[in-house]
Amino acid sequence: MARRPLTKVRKIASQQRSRATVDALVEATARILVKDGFDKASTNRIADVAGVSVGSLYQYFPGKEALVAAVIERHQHEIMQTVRGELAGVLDQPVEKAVRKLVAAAVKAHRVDPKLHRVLAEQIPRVGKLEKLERFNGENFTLFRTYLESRRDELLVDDLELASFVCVTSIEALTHNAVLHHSRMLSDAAMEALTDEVARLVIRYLKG
Amino acid sequence: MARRPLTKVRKIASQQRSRATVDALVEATARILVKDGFDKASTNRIADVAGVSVGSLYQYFPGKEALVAAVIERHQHEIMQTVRGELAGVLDQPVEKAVRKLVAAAVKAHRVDPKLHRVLAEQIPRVGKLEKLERFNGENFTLFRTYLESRRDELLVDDLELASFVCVTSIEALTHNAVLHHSRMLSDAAMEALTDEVARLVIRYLKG
Amino acid sequence: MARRPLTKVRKIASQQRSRATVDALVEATARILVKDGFDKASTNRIADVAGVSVGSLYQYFPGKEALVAAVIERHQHEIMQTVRGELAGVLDQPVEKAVRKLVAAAVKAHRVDPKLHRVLAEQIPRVGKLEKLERFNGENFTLFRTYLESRRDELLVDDLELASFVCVTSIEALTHNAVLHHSRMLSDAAMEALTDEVARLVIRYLKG
Amino acid sequence: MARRPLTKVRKIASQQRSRATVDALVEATARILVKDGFDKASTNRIADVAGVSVGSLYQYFPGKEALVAAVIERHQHEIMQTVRGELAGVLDQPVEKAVRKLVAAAVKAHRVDPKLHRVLAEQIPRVGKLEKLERFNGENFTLFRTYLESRRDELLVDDLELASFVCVTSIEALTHNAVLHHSRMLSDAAMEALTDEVARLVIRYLKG
DNA sequence: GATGAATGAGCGTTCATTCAT
DNA sequence: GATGAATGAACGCTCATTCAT
Repeated sequence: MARRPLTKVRKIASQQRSRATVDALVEATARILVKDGFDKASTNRIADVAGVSVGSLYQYFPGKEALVAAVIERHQHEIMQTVRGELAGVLDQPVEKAVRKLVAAAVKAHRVDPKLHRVLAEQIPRVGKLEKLERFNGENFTLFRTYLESRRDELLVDDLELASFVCVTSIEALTHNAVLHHSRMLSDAAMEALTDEVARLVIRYLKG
Repeated sequence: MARRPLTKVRKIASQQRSRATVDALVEATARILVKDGFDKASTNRIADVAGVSVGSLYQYFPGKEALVAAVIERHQHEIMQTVRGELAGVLDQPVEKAVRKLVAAAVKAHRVDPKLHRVLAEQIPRVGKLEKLERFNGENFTLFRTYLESRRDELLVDDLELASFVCVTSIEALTHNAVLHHSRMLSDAAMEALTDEVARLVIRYLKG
Repeated sequence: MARRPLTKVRKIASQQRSRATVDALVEATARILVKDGFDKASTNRIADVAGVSVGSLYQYFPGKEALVAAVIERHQHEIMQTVRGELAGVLDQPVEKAVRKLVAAAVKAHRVDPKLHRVLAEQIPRVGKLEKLERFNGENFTLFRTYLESRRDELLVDDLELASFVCVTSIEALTHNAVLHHSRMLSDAAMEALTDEVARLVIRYLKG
Repeated sequence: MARRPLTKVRKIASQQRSRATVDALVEATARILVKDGFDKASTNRIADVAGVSVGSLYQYFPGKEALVAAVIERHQHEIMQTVRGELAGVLDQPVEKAVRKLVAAAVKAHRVDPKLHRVLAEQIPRVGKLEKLERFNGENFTLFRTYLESRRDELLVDDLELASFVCVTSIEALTHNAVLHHSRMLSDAAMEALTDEVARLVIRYLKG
């Protein structure tokens, strides 16, 4: 009986140690990406910034790509955390409200960690296999498409596939550009105005 | 007196040679960017593909960045060449027609060299301060803004700055995504449909 | 008094455990050497295959070299086990018989674990001072030398040192090459033929 | 007319520079192999010892293997240089003379650069595809086989394939061992004695 | 004793850039 | 001007070894 807890504690201790190392590495990667960009994020530097040896880095990640992937995953997780509630009842709501909520959610998503979001969006495509961000947009697309389907009678548009593409792409681009490139707009009032305007764009398009 | 013309001829000859070398280098850079991406575009390889020595490359360009910048410039020049006429009378035309023309021009612009455009858009931000592409959009923005100003009475929107941002960003994003990511849409009929739809989005937004 | 036997049992138990660990490590080393070669035999991998932690590996062996040395020792032990009887009465027998027996023993020795033998012979010299294999040949040399001494009158050769070198080296090289490189010869009949031929080589050399 | 020689000189100059670099690298590789063995022959170290940058190493050799291959080639070239004449008339000569010449040639071959030969023989097999050394032995085998064929009537052996294997393997092993492991034998007189003894071994085997 | 996370020197290799020719 | 051999810092990654738990 004496050894059980001991064993358990050891295991937890090492798990904590591992976890801390992994977290430090992902955090360091994110920081370097934001501060210096993808090309400066060398494995040695990441390890260095994480206060860990390169060896440890490779104990937990098969390579640089995996670290970036982890950063992306973490970022998306955080976005989800923030946005989830926002999108809950959306499917049951009238177009005006639903669209406004979607736009507001998009804005919120882009404000989670704007600098990181920008780097991920701009510099990561080259990694090739890392289509996590696109998959994310794919989800948005599907959600929106489903919603339009359910309201088809109220809508002015007839090709719902095309309409979804138009709306999702516009919302994404507008929030992305506003938040990431024109950060002077970042005042809450300005954000409100933007949200209104984007919602207006989409609603007029859908309902005339 | 005997040497002047000779010199001149030589000079011209050498100027032509220089020009040819520069062109070959820019062309080689573009080709490699399209075929293999930014990371594989090493200076040695560019010189090789251009049929020129690395030394010569550095005679004409201070570094890799400058070559990419030249490619961007050339690409924009080609786009301008293609689009210029399209936008000529636009300022004098009614909203419906003007917007349609602008959208059509945007589509045309993205069809000039889509693969190159994609690479430039996705992989180049890393080069740091190369905001040539943004400057390009800036011009579009200004043009559009000016147009809205001239038609302000007909419009439903009141913040023209904001409205310009909304319209230009949407048009750019939609054509970019359609042409570069969903190339299955590339049939002329589909392109027509897209143009119509984007124009509809903008016009409804502007005029209700 | 109550604890003595207990302690003893524990000690034995742990000795057994130690023995098992050591064996597992040596076995794992041998397996990896055979399957993947010296370069792939990293200490971490050996420990892994042995189902033991790296830490434990270093508890029992001062380093990688020591493990390989242990494998060599074990291999030689197994060869001895197999060959010992073969060489028992050899000293009392006439040249023809004795030589034939020696050659047969050499063949047998090389057939104990040919793949391991080959790896040890080819890849181990790099380890530096591991002359265990040579020491092994040294024993053969001494044995053979002693035998020739006892038969000196019957022999055609006069420098027995030289003759021993010639015979032992030839026997070793021929059996080694035959077994390890030309494994198509491995049929029992072929092996018999080889043994005959090598014996003939040596006997003619010694007795004309 | 003025530029031709200039051009030529330039080209020669650069060819000489290249040649010198390549030679320095091969030489450095050989030296390190001899002094410290295969494992210590890292590309950086080779370049260092050659007085050349790593970059230059990779300009001329695709990797470490290629350097070792070049060393092997050079070594074999030197052996050929030394041995060629020795084997010229051999096919037309009587067994005694021919065998003696072959053995003498083998000894000579092993004395070209014994330490290097040893390293190449012992540490290189792991590279896998580098069967240059074996191919070399293959040539010896073929030559010997052909010779035996032409003298078949005089010989006591009937399986010429097997006999060739026995002879070539023995000669190679004996000269190799004598020269590389027992270098105390290296006096010319001792070498003479060894040559005689090995020739005797082979001749008695072939002719009784 | 046993564990396995952590270490870091060192590996093979690339590539933007320079400079003697 | 043109050449291309040469450079070397920096990269991604491995692995024998140590040591806190």
